[in-house]
Amino acid sequence: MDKPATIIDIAKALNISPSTVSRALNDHPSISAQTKKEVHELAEKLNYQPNLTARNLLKKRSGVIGVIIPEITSYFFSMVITGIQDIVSSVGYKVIISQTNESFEEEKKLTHEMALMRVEGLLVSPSFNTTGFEHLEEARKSGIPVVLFDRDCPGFESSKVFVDVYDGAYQAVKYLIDSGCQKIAHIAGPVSIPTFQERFNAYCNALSDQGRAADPALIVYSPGFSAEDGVSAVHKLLEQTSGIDAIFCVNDAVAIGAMHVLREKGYHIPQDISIIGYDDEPYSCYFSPALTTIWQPVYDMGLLSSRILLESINKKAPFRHEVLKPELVIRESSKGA
Amino acid sequence: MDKPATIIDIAKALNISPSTVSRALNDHPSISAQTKKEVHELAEKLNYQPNLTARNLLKKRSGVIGVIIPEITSYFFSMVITGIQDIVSSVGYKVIISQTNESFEEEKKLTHEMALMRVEGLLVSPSFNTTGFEHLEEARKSGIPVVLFDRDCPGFESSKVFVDVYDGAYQAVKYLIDSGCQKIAHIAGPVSIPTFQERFNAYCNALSDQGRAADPALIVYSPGFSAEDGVSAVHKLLEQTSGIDAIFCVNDAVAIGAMHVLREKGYHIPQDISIIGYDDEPYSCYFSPALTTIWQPVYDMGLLSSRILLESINKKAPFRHEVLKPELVIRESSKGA
DNA sequence: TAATTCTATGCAAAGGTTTGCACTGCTGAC
DNA sequence: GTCAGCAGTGCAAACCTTTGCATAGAATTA
Repeated sequence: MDKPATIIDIAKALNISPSTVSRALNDHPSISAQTKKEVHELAEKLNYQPNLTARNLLKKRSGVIGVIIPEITSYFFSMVITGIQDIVSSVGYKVIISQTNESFEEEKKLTHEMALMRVEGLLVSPSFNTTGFEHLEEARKSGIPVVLFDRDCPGFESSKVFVDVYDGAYQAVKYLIDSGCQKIAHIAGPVSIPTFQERFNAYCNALSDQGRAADPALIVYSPGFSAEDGVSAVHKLLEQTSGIDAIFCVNDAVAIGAMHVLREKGYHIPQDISIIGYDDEPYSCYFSPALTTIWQPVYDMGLLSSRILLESINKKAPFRHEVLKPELVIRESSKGA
Repeated sequence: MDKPATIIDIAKALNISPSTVSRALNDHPSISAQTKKEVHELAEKLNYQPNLTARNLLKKRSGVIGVIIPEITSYFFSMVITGIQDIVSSVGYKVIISQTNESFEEEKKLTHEMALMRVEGLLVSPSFNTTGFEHLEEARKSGIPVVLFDRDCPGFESSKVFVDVYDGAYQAVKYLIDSGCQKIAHIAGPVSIPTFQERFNAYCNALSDQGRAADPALIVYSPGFSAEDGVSAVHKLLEQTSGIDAIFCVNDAVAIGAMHVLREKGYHIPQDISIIGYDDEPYSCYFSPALTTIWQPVYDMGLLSSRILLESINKKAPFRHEVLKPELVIRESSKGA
């Protein structure tokens, strides 16, 4: 419409100076009650809205924090974002979210853009293909504190918030052992990706801690981690070994694909085979049988990492490394202990 | 670290004026090649990054567009966002996303904040509890174009992008009729919410178009639309009527809850009862039986609405009303035609 | 040679707000 | 009656960039 009203318009109209108007609006103590009243009334009348750009220029702040994640279209990351926003918006910050789609190049570009727009802090969950950390270092050199969450970027020194992936996987496999399963298989994700490597390690260690060596015939290395991958992985598994009575799947999607195939082949779950997933996706409890899985404190991760970020924005603090504990959620797809 | 380098620092170092530096960096034709070279080299060396805030203040733009949605933690909205970002970031805009959690108050507050930070455009999907549109009107009065998507805000004049909800629901029920189902039930969502009302209307009309009146005994009005609500709704339905051979559920979540109960009660799907959902959630094809449902062009909705928004940012254009077509996805939970 | 054009650059304003310092006029204390 | 102190306000700089206009000198043209 018309040009928005400025502090100068108000000043002219009341025949006072812009600084007085500014102070009146900010409730500065050395402005008389009378003047304040007049200013506020006129501001109201003119529908005055402060120009945040001007204020930010002066204050050298942007009021924005940046979030860089691999993808937004997953329960996991969208829930983290919710946690982040709940904290961050309560102290007046805005959030800018960008997706890398697991591309390192994209991640570098986005980090640079965020630095350019002078976000006051950066929450990053690096892509699976991220191999360096110069981009994060660059952001920090510009004075932007960085907090990593869910995924690490080895070598980069900063505050970090992770879930104890190993612990979750270990719990799952331990539970299968305790419930009497003898031939416990594992559909592993791409082990080049640290989180899947950890789940794999936990599987091996949980077994060997009970005096059982991990049997290569019981392991399938899946190139991906979608439900489709679960379908092909379980086919392969059934070909290479018989008598399996449990499968620890690298995540819920794979578990769901696996269950689909097993049911078609006439297996009963959990009577013939116990299945455990990882992630506790929203619908996992509605499959039949309802999926036993590992729940992760996703929302809490958003809360905690943004709290830590806000701390480091406000004052120089030593880096914090926080590890949240996942929980085994026992449902129907696994035999009782 | 150190104060970031400015155009003035470069000017002083080279003993030229800031305006020359600015022009050199922006490749203005009236600057000599020699000067440009020197400026660029020094800018590189000092790691000069333009101050976007200053530029925005001068140009009266923010480079940001705002998105207001009810929640981010759903496949639906996170996919729309992906579409929006793909378009909008390709022309250099940043996106700020806020969630209303279906609160009208929150929506008003967020809209106001967005206007305050002078977003250049607003993509809004109003909350279920939104009863007015003064907040949107206010944004537009500040010169911010608004595009509504997925959900309407009756009375508010603007460009709008919707999915033809009625058409999707009609297709679903028509398919059930054509496949020979006789007693087709409907688990309706809260009909105070327009989209659920439409699905309900389509159900009634699809039946009456075939000379069958909608039978109140075949309808359950669920107070919510989660899987849990599906569970209780189907219990109620089975109590109030027998011989049902099909259920059109208001969405996938409800359908999944319903299927869960029906299986437990020993019904065979689709032999005894056909089930159709709405939304085509990511896991719907992995249930057993795989859920027949209505797919909506969610990503396309993000693309289209942001394209329209960009148009209206660039030039005053008449409002556009676009309606995207959903598709029936036939899987295993419904009898063949 | 004088007038014109062109090239390359600088000046200064503009964008809106905040804030340290200075100033005016008044009250109260000695 | 003088001075300190204070309440209330204004000035101007600062934040950094862009851009219309002016200008200087050089090159071209008549």
